[in-house]
Amino acid sequence: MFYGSNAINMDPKGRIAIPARVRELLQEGSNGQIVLTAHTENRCLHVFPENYWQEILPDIEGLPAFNKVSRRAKLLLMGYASQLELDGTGRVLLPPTLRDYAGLEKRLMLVGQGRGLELWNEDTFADYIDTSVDAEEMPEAMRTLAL
Amino acid sequence: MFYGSNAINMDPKGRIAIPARVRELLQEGSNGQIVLTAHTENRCLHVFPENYWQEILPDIEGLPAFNKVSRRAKLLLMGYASQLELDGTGRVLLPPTLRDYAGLEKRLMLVGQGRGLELWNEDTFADYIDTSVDAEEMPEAMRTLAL
DNA sequence: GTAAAAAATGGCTATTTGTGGAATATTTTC
DNA sequence: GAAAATATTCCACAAATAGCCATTTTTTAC
Repeated sequence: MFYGSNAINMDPKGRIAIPARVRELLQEGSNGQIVLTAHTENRCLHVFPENYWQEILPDIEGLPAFNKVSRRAKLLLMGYASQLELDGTGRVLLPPTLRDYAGLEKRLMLVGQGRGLELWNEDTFADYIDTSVDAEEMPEAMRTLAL
Repeated sequence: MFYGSNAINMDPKGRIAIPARVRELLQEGSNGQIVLTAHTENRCLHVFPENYWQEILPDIEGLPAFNKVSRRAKLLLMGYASQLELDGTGRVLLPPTLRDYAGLEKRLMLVGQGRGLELWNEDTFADYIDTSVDAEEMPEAMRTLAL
């Protein structure tokens, strides 16, 4: 399980070094094979171990094609999905289209989210957590969550 | 299976170079024979390997002729379908009618969608994914989806 | 505090990929 | 039927990419 966050830098070629602790988890779970794709709700990226991606892929492929909301989600999730492998030094090259989608620049945040992680541009992340959201839209599962 | 996206350029003659990775998949699946046609939901194009097109063709032909929605879909899907072949350097010439339908200009996005791909004008694609959609219309399959 | 190991960063080189142009073939018009 | 315009195929060059190696910085253990 992935928890916690790391500030990481993207080099001029678009490569990022995965922090050693995260790298170990990725190696044991899926031999260093990871899948990055667009996040549908924010301009950031999902980072999944390959085997977890295979688990959720059928659900994504099964989304209705003629509903506007789910068509957009499917287009993003499948359309941006890129299977990548850590190189010899534990880095991954981020495909240009994913960099553009998430507006990634030099300074990034890698945030653990249980089965996967999220990769954010640092400024985008800071802005997002500052934004207050409307309490009306809170789903029941969250309304009853006690921390 | 086709996943991931590529930004590609159309040259002044209306040709596009298929990215090497996609090209390989098309070669092995259908000897570089592809079918392009209009997409019914957005102003973009479907790109299918020829053998997959043959699979779905009976379903398209079988669409009811006296229902407005399906008649329109059949007209577009069959009416715009063009069988094309990759040239020696992995390029295809896009027929003018298809270029017009999808509003293709110089900068395009080729987006993997599992069995096939979608070809978009870059700006059209950017506008589409930016469009906020009404949460009311979200299908149940998506409402319960946890990534 | 020092040394050793691990990790992050930057750079180099070989190979592949994309782009433009040239030559050939085909079609259309006069 | 001939010439011109259009379309298609092929080839070569330039640019981008990917993999690997070296150096510097940080961390950890003794």
